[in-house]
Amino acid sequence: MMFGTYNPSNIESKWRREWQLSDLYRALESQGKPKYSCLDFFPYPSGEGLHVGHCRNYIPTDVLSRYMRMRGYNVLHPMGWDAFGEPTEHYAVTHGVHPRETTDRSTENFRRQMELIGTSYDWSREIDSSQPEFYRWTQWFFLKLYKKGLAYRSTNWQWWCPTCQTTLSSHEVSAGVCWRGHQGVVKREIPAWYFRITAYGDALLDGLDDLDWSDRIKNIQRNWIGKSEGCEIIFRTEAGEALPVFTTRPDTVFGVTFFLLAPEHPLVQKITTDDQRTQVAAYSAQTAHLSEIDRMTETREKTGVFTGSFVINPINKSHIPVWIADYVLPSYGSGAVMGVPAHDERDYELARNYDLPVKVVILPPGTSPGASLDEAYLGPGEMINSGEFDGLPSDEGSERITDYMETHKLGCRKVQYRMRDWLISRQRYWGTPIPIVYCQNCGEVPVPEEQLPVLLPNMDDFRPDGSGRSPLGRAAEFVNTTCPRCDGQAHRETDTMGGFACSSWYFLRFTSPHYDQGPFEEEAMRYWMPVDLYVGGIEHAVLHLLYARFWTYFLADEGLVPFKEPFTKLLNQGQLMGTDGLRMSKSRGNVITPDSMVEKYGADALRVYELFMAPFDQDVNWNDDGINGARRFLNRTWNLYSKTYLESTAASKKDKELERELHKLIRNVSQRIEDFRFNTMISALMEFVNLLGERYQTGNWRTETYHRVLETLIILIAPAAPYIAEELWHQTEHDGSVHIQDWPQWDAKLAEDETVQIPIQVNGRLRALVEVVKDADQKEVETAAFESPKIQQHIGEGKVKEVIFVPGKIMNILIDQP
RNA sequence: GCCGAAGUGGCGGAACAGGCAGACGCGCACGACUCAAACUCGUGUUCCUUCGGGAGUGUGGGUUCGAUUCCCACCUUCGGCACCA
Repeated sequence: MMFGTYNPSNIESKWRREWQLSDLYRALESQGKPKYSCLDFFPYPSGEGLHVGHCRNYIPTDVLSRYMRMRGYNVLHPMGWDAFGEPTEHYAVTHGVHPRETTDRSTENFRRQMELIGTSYDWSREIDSSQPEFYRWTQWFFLKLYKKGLAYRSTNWQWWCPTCQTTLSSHEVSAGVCWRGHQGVVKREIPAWYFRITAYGDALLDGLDDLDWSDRIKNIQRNWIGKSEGCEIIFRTEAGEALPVFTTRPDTVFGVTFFLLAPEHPLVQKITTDDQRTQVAAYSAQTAHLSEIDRMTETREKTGVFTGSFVINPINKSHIPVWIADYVLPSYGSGAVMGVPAHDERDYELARNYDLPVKVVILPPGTSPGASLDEAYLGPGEMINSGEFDGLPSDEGSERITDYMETHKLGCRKVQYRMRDWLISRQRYWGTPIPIVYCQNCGEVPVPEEQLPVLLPNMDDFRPDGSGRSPLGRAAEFVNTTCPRCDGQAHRETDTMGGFACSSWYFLRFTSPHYDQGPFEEEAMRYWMPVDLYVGGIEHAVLHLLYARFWTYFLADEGLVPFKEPFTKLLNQGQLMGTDGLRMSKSRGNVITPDSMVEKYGADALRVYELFMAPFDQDVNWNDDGINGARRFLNRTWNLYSKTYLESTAASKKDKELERELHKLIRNVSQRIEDFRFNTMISALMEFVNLLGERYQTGNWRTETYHRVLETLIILIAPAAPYIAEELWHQTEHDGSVHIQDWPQWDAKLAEDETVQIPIQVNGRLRALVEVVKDADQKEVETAAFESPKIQQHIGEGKVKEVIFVPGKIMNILIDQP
């Protein structure tokens, strides 16, 4: 053997070339093997390249994929590029380079970096969502949605990010900051395309129950969908116009003392009386100037203005004053609310500010009727001042009043969602063109399927110009077209789809990435899908992960896929922060690249360190010294193989012991990979390597068992450290790749210890350890325990009261102190 | 405010169907190698201690022979939602 010292850079570049030339990681359908699809969220190919934080996603899935392959599965482990959309375009704009060019450059660099760290992706299945062969099918799905009425155009108040210069969906905006991190998002009233995700609100909510996802992310989605069950009650103006309101508390309808409209409500103009018009107009103008963020601050003073009009409460025909108030949101429910100050905190505040009457209709337990409230009472209680419903418990009253509304056609049960429809229009260049034309005669016309793809025109000047309109509007040859229906003059929709349209179905494309008769080849899709394991960051909890579920539910309803949930199991890796505890970013200067770490320590050391540094799902800071520990471990491992020994005949006791340790190791490594507990998987390997170094390398000890153990160890290390494993495999005179070897099996019997150390406690305090055979009974352990001088000393003159014994675990001797 | 997750050495963390707390690694100290440093290797490393032992897993209670693990109350941190009627 020609072992030198461990030199990762030579080893790694050699095997990287070998693997590229071989078909080692090609995913193949059906050879009588079970399948396993293991996907990473596909990344935005940014020009900055990958940092070690990205690797925290790719390394663990690579370990699992390698493990599953060795376990005999057909593994689908592909990679692709979420190339359309804001992240890529932003980079192109700031660097003044066309996004086509930056995309191609970036994806090449990403692929290089991923190969550098030894990932086993099947590159023959690489996809790029910005290529016509891909986005053609994104458009095809759009048309499917359109035909079902699930894609529609509407003019509403939308979120608009002045930095991105585009509309955004509500999912992409939080506290006035867009998902790209820009402040100052505002509302604009412009036409835009929507996907009707709200039609699937209930289904998406119910589907969560059976998913193998973390409770954390399921709760985020539940919260986001925000289902409320209640009653829609129709109030009427004195002129007879219907004003429905949604309430979760129909039991309080007798307590309505005012009625509220959002200042934007379309009826405000109409019902405002002349003498109130000035005040109402002033208040509306003031509301319009408030930013949406200010408006949604709970602590704001509750204000409002009387419109001069009244509505009639259908339950008791009382006439109720109509006010406008900015705490009523135009976008939720009907933009109107019944004001019940006695039983709603916000209404109570408004009533207090304007001396409006407060009518108690739910009696708090333990109080007497007529006592005044000094805050709104929100809990349950006995109904009072509620006509025929008096005396009922409020929860039952809710049902009875709802029944009453339904039988008298005054209202009905209703479910309301907080989630809004998904706004898909982007007034940006780098996206999938929306396949719609506007004809002078026919109006809005979908592009026929056979005319797809609607190609994105190549434009030198792709930047938004501040007009608020899509740059595509400046490409005359793109815009001007003929109507597919009447051949008349028409123009194309110039908005593109946000990138989340592409990512809503890309996982299906991996099953047949070059198929051109449809978005995917049916048989391949049925073979590989749904995704068995999906891994990525938590930041997509209500973006990609909700959209993709919606999209797949729709495809299931269309009969295009035989399942509703696209991702059977989902795991979210923890974030890897810089050494300063902050997110890695170029502007902070705390970015650590895999390139620099691979150069200094080797890819295997980087992989081992990232697996070992913390539990998979936990945030952790990078530690410059930590990776060196991983490198030392690999050195120690290497040295096990590079040392030479004198031959020796069998040392039977040591052989048996070693065999046992090996079977424990196989069990530990296997189980911990499957459970995504990579940190303890690595520590098990470290312990084993330490053990070999300490106990089996001193002296001239080299038996058949030892050889076999070393050989198995190479296989066990292979998923985590593929390069060193491959090199050792060949250095130890094996043919073929270690990565296609069968994973070793463990034998539970062989892994069992023959003797155990039983801790002996006296009055609950550890005093001694005794070594006994594994299944020793109480008597045997007692004998051993009472022989121990330590135990004798601690019992002393005391009298043994009781002995507690848990076989194989512990003995606790209880004594009375003299 | 509501919902969720989590608090263990100097640091990352391990152990939890209740049973030896601190595995493994980093750092640090000392030693070996070296002219020297780095690397590497070895030994030690929770705290206190009169060297017998005592204390100890965010805080205070509880259940138990026994609690990091279970129960109650609280504190802190981090996430999500947040005027949703």
